[in-house]
Amino acid sequence: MAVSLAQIREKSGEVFTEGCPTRVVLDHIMSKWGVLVLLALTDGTHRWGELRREVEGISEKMLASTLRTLEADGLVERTSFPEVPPRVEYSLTDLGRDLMERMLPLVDWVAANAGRVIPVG
Amino acid sequence: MAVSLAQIREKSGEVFTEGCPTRVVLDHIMSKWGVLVLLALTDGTHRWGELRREVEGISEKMLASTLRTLEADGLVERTSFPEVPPRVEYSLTDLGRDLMERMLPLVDWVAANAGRVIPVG
DNA sequence: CAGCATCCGTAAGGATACTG
DNA sequence: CAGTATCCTTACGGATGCTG
Repeated sequence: MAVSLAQIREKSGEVFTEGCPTRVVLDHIMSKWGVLVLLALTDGTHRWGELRREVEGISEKMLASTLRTLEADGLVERTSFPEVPPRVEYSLTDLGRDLMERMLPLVDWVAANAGRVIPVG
Repeated sequence: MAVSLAQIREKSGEVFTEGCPTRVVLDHIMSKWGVLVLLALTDGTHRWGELRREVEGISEKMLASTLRTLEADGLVERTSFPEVPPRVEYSLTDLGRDLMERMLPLVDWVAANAGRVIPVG
């Protein structure tokens, strides 16, 4: 392992401290639905309804809440068009894309190794 | 972005499907306490009491539960020594170290950018 | 279509006390 | 020291109905 915990601490300082920004953001992006929504947006812009269908199992409430959180975090951008019927599109911001560049290898690894970790029944 | 969602789907196929192994493991390792415990173990072996103190805010119940889950996932190894008073040590398995190699860049990024994402109050 | 408001059940998780 | 057992509260999150 190239990076030691001490090195992480140098930069973050407070990953292990309660209520620190790092923990808060970590909780957002690593939440059950946060990852999936971010993943869905990784290949580009999506409409509300698309996300709802794409992220299987998510309720409207959680989709709305997740999107609002990620938007407030500056990771997701919301664009609404003044049309009837209304059209709203969501996409990653630069910050969000930056984040996903780090998250994709992880998700990739999990997807590849999930079978070894949790024996497929 | 080098990797597209389509490419992820090729490999994982079912990240977006409910109850798929990938989602389960993702939920374990990306859970509030899962990440922190894994991070704490990244720099080597730790005893129960060390982890308890290191991961600030975690309750005994959650530490036990988190460790048991990660152990069952084959990511963490538990070694108990037949001494009085008892001594138990936890460390990452090879699989766990492999995982953390992918997770560290992400945590690193979050630690570095949390201030931009969540304005520090 | 894209949401918000409301109600409500479940279960994650905290605090405490106890044990090998 | 390293947990387990128990109780109890909060809040996550689902279902439904309504609105611009």
